[in-house]
Formats: sequence, structure tokens, C-alpha cells
Amino acid sequence: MSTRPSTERKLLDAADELLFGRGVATTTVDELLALAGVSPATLYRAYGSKDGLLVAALQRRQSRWLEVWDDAVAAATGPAEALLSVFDALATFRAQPHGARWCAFLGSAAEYADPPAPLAAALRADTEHLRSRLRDLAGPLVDGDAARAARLADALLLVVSGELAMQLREPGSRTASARAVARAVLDAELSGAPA
Amino acid sequence: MSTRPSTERKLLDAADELLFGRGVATTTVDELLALAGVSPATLYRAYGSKDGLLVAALQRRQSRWLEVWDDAVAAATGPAEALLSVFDALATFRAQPHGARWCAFLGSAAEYADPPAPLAAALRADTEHLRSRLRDLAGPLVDGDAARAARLADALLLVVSGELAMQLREPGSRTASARAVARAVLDAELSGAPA
DNA sequence: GTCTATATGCTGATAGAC
DNA sequence: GTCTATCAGCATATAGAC
Repeated sequence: MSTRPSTERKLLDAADELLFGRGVATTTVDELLALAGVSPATLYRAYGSKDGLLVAALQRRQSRWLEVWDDAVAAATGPAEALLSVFDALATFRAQPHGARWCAFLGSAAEYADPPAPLAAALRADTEHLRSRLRDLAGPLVDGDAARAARLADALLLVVSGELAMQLREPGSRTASARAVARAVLDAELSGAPA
Repeated sequence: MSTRPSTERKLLDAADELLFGRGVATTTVDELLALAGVSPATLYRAYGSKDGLLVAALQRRQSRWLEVWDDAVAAATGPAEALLSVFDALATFRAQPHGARWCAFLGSAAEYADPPAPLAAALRADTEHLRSRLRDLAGPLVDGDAARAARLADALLLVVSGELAMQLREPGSRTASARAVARAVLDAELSGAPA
């Protein structure tokens, strides 16, 4: 009794699987159409181009990621765990059906010499959301010291990005070691407070 | 009085600049030929294909990177600085003429659904060399404890990869913050020795 | 009206023939 | 070194089915 998926939905699902799972350039429009079971006219009417579909798929993916991260934060037992829960969210998100090979945003950006504006905007939004959310979560841990929170957030953003890039080097690698590195960085920030 | 560069050399230089600076898929064979000033026959005779040239360029790049890193290690003032000198090497290498947008190895791998064998091998070689070299440099800092050295090396590899991926998010970002994160990780490992 | 199926122009990459 | 055959992918047009 599932309702029939809309053609947009089918196209976005196909984009998730092919564009992010196998790469943008390597995936042809024909493959997308075949997987979605949709005719060319439908794609071009709804999204204008392959790139248009890519951007739409990134946007949907972004909101899904935020939900997963929100849940992970909500499940955390304290402020430090809330900050580190980004790694739990990463693992959860990766285990979901529409998993990307490493990171849909970084991966897409990597495939363009200089990315078209909407794509650059999507990556920037992802980066800025990560940074500001991490900063907010870091705040309570450093008594609201904005500079320290920002420094901590930048450090975690670096570790998160490293964890993603490691998926490219070694597809199976666990997020556990990234979490451990992040905790070491956190502990260092909380014990000392070096310049 | 410079000797005339060989056609192979010219092709490798062109590959460095275009394949790694702008991306593999976005660069056409014609652009490579035009920049190198050689004819198609030359490329296909010497390397067989665009991918063949790519792999050859990666191999040359790997040995150049090792030289830069060796120099940075040699210039370090002590064992801890030697371990962290990988970030100096990264900055130096990036400042050289044939700079990639972020990382030639990760970037190339990211552009293939599943990379052809020689390319996968090149990335694996890069990863393994990073890891083993970092492990060797970490050894003296942990009294030769192999497990701790390995853990430290893995952590630094993660940070290095993160620093590279951050270039994709924010092209101008400095290696300084990665170095600071790495130092925090190092300090944490050297003070406590948590499981 | 929305979608499918099919056919086609166009562009550009690859590889090889000359 | 030029030149060209082949091939693939993107985008669109047309006509018909639900």
C-alpha cells in the first residue's frame, strides 16, 4: 500500500545512488533515466539539466544529514558527547541505503574545475553548517568563550573532513579512530588553553 | 642554455598542471596536447592513453613529494618536530609551480567510480608510504612502542587527509591549524597513554 | 495535463591512418 | 604533425498513451 513515488522522487533517488555512489562524470544521463524509469523530457522539465538534478539531490541530502545529526545530538548524554556525536551521525548516515562513497558534497566539488555557482553554494552551506553547529555545541564546554569555541569547531571540522577523505583512501575504515582523535583534541583544549 | 625538454617531460608537465590543477575529466586530451606542444601520436605511443599519462604523472609526483618531505624532516630540530614536519612539507609542496587544487592522488581517485588498477595502486602507495613514514618518525617519541607509534601515525594520517580535504572546502586555508591539531594529538599521546 | 517512447542534432573525445 | 573516422553523451523535438 505504498503510494507510487513521484517522478521527481525517483529521479532524486537515482541521483543519490549513481551520482554520489559512482561519481558525477562517470554517470550518464541515460543511466539516471534508466534507473529512475523516467523519460528524458521529465528530467529536463523538472531540473533543466544533469547539474540541476545534482544540486537538487545535494539539497535533499543536506536536510537528511541534518536530521541524522540532530538525532545523534539529542541522544548524547552530555555536552562533550553532544559535540562528539557528529561521528556517530556520520556512521549512521553512512549506513543508510543511499550511502555515498565518501562525501557527496566534497566528491561533487572535486569533480569540477571550478564548480558552478549552485554547487559551490551547496558545498559552502554544508561547510558553514558544520562549522557553526560545532561551534554552538562547543560553546558550553568552554564557558562560552567564543574564540575557544571557534578554534575547537575548526579543529573538529578538520577531523571530520579527514574522516571523510580516509574513506577514499581506505573504503572500510571505521569512524572510531576519528572519534578518538577528536576526543584527544577536545581534552587538550579543555585542560590547557594554549594560544 | 636549458636543454630542450623531452616530449615525455613536456607531457608530464602538462599533466601536472591540467589533470591535477583542473581535474582529470574536465581536461581534454586536446588541451594536454596543446599545452605540451606535441602531437596525439606522441602521447598514445608513450603512454597508451590519457589514463596512462595520468598514472605516470602521479608516479613522478610521488617521488617529488618524497624529496620535499625528506628535506623537511632533515630540517627539523628534534623528533617531535620531525614528525610534525609533514605539514611544513605540505605547505612547501603546495607552493611549488605544479600545485594541485587539493591532492593529486585523492583527487584522481575521487574521479573514478572504481579506479583502474594502476591508479588504485598509486593511491595505495601514497597512503602506505605516508603511514609507514609517520610510524617510523613516531617511534622515537614513544620509546619504540609499536602499537603507540601505529596509533599516532594513523591519527596524523587522518589529520593530513583532513588538511587536504579542507582545501576543497576552503581553497585558501592554511596548514597552520592542521599542525596545531596534530600537536595537540601528539601531546595527548605523549602525556597520558590512554587505551 | 503529465508522462513515455523514440528519434535526432550537436558537440567533443579517442584513437589511429596518412 | 595533420587529418579524419568512430563513438558516446547531452539536450531537445515530436508524437502518442494514460
